Amino acid sequence: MSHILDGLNSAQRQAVTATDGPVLVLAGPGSGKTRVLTRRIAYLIQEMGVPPWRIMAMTFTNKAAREMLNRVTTVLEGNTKGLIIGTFHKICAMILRREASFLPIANDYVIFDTADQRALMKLVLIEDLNLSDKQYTPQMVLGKVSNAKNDLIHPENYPINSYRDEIIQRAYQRYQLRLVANNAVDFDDLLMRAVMLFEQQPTVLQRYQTSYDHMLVDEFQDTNLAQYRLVQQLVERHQNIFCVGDEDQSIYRWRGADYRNVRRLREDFPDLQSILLEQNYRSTQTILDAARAVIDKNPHRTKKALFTDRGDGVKLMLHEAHDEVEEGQFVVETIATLTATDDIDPGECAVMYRTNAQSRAIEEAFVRANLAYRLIGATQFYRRKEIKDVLAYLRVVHNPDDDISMLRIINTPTRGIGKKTLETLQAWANNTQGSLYRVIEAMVDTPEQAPLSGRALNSVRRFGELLRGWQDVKAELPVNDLIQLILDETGFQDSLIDGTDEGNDRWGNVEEFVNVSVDFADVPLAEFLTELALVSEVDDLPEDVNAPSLMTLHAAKGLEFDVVFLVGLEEGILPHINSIDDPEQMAEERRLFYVGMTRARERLYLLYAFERFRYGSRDQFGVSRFLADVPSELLVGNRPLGGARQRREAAVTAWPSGGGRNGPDLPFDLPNNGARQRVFHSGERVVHAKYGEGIVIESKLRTSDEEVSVMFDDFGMKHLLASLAKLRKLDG
DNA sequence: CTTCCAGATGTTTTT
DNA sequence: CATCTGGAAG
Repeated sequence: MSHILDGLNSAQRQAVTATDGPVLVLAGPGSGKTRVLTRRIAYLIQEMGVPPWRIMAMTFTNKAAREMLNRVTTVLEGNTKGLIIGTFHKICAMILRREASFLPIANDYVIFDTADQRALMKLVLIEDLNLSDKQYTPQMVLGKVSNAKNDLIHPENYPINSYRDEIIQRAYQRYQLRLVANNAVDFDDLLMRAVMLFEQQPTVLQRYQTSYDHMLVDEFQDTNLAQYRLVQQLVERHQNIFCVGDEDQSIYRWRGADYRNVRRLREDFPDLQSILLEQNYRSTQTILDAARAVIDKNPHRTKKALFTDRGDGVKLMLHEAHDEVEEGQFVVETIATLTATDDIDPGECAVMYRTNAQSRAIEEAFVRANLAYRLIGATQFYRRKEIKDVLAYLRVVHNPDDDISMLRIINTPTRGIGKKTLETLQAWANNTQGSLYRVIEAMVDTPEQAPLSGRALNSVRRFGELLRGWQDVKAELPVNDLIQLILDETGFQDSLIDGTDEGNDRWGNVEEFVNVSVDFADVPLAEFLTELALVSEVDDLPEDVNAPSLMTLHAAKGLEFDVVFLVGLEEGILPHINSIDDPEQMAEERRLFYVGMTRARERLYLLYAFERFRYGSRDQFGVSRFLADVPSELLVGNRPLGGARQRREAAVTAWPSGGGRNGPDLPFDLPNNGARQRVFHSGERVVHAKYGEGIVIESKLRTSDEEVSVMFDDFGMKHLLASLAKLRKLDG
C-alpha cells in the first residue's frame, strides 16, 4: 500500500489504522508517538477520505503543533488545506474570538499573562477587599484561582472549608469581574470559558461537533479537567477521539494536569481501544534499563516493558563536581572532547536542569570556553520590561479598557503623570464605573470638568491625544509601523538610552522587537497580540545554529539528543525542595528525572555538585535520592578528590551503604552533610559582645561554618557567623 | 514628580 | 545574588 504505513511496527500500524471510535495510545518514550499521530492524520485524509478541514488536533506547545503540521504536509505532499493543528490555548482563543457575542467579553479581548494577572489580583486584594497583599499574596490567591479554573469550578461554587477559602472565593469573584471590565481573559479562562460556552450554548457546540469529525490529542497525560471536558464535548457526537500519551511523562500536575484523565477516558468511552507502544527507537538498552529502574519505583502505574534493538551502548556516566562552576566546566569540556574525538555533533548535545536559575553557571562555562550554545526559555524575550512596555502600548491601542496595561504605560516613559495624578484618575474611574482610558478621554474632550489642575491636566491631555492619534491609524497601519510611530511619539529611545550598557541593551531589544514585528505586517493587531501572548519557551529553538542546547527538564519533553547531561542531581534541587514532603509531588519529580534520562540516545551523563552557590551563599545539598535507584552496574563513576573535598572527609560520614536498606547503590560512597552538629538552635537566648542579648531565630550549617540569625533585644535581626561572632549561649 | 538608595524578599516547573 | 519596594532626598 502507500507510504503511510512504511517503516511502522505492528503496534504502530494497529494505531494508525484503528477503526473509528475512541482510541488511546499509551506510548513509552521514544516509541514514535509523534510519528503515529502524524501518520494517523495522513491515513484519515488519504485512506479514509476525511477532508482535512474536518480534523482537529490539539497539542500543548506551538512547536509540537508546527512540527506535526509540517510532517503531515510532507507525508501528504501538501494536501492539508484547512487541517487544524494547534495548542489547546490557541484553539480556545480562536473559538472565543469567533463566538464573542455569547460571552461577556468583546472579540478584541486581550490575554493577560502572569505579570498582568498578578497586577490585577493585587488591585482586587487591596482595593476591592481592603486586604494587605502580605497576608494574602496575589501569587498564592492566583494559584488557588487557577486550580479552581482548571477544575472548572466557578466562583460561586468555590468550596469553603475555612475563613481563608472565603477570602479566596471573594477574590476569585472580584478578579473575574475585573477581567471582564478590562475586556481580558487569563490563560485559564481561555479553556474554562470555552467549556462554559459549549455548556451554555448547545447550538454553538453542535456547530463545532458537526464541523469536525476527528479529534486528536497529543500528550494526553498532561490534560487538565478543563481540557478533558473540552475534548469530551467536541467528540460527544461522533466519538472519534484519538489520544496519545504516557503517564510516566506526566510532569504538569502543578498546573492542573491530571493523569487520572486516562482512567476517566476509559470510563467515559467504554469501547475505547487501547494500544501499547513499548518498543523504543531512541535510546540504548543501558539508558532504557536505567530509566526503567528509576520509574519503576513509582507506585500505581501500569508497567511498560520497554525494549530496544539498538544494543547496550555505553554506560551512564556519573560525575561529582565540586561546585556549580566545575559542573559547568565538566559539561563543556566533555562536549568539547566528544565533538573532537567521537564524531558527535555539538547540536546533538543538551544540558538539562530542574530550575532556570541553574542555567547561568552552565552558560558561563560556555562563555569562558568561547563556545556557542542555545538557551531555551529563561529570561524570555517577551517578558522583558521594555518589551512588555511596548506591548502594553499596543494593547491599550487595541483594547483601551485594559487598565493593567494602561497603568504600565501611563507614565512610561515619564511624562509627568505621578502617583497623585494617577490616584485622582483612578478615583474618578471608580466613580464613573469606567476604565482609565475613558477618564483620560473625557479630559481631552471636556477639560473644564476635569478634577485636575493645570500642569497635571496638561500631561494627561497630551497623553490622551497621543492615544487617540494611534487609535485613529491602527486599522490602516501595519503593526510594525504602528510600533515605530508609538516609539517615535513617546520618545521611547531617549528614555532607554541613558549611557549605560544596560540601557543600550534594552533599546537593542526594542529594535529586535520591531524587526520581529515586520513579519507580522499583514496580520491584524488582534492576532498579533494573541500570538505573542501564547508563544512558549520551547518555541524559539534556533534550528540553524549547531550548538548544544540548555533547557529545563520541562522544556526538554518531546526532544531527543545523542548526548544528554542532567545536572544538579541533588536533594532539594531534583527532587525540588518544595516537593519533598508530598509523595504525589515526589512521584512527579521522579518522572521529571525519568523524562530527562529518556531524552538521550547514546550517552547520558549524571552530575551533582558537592556544594553550590545559591542566594548569595554556598550550600551543600547532598546527592539526589534518585541516583540511588540507578543500578550501579549501569554506571561509571568519576569522582574527583578536590582539596575542599578532602578537608570535609573527616567531618562527614558516608551514606549508609551495604547493609543500609535505603542507602544508594553506587560504585562508591557518597558524602552526606547531616553529620556535623549545630552549636546554636532556634529559641535559645544568646549574648553578643556588641549587640547584647537576643534570641536565636534560625541556625543553618554552611560550607565550613554555621550561620546564626539572632533577634537582638536592642538591635533587631542580625545574621552572624558562629566562628567569627563573639556569640555565647546564655544559661536557662 | 523624579530619582536614588537601603532594606526586604524570593524561585520550581509554563500555556 | 538580583530584583523589587517603599521611603526620603532632590
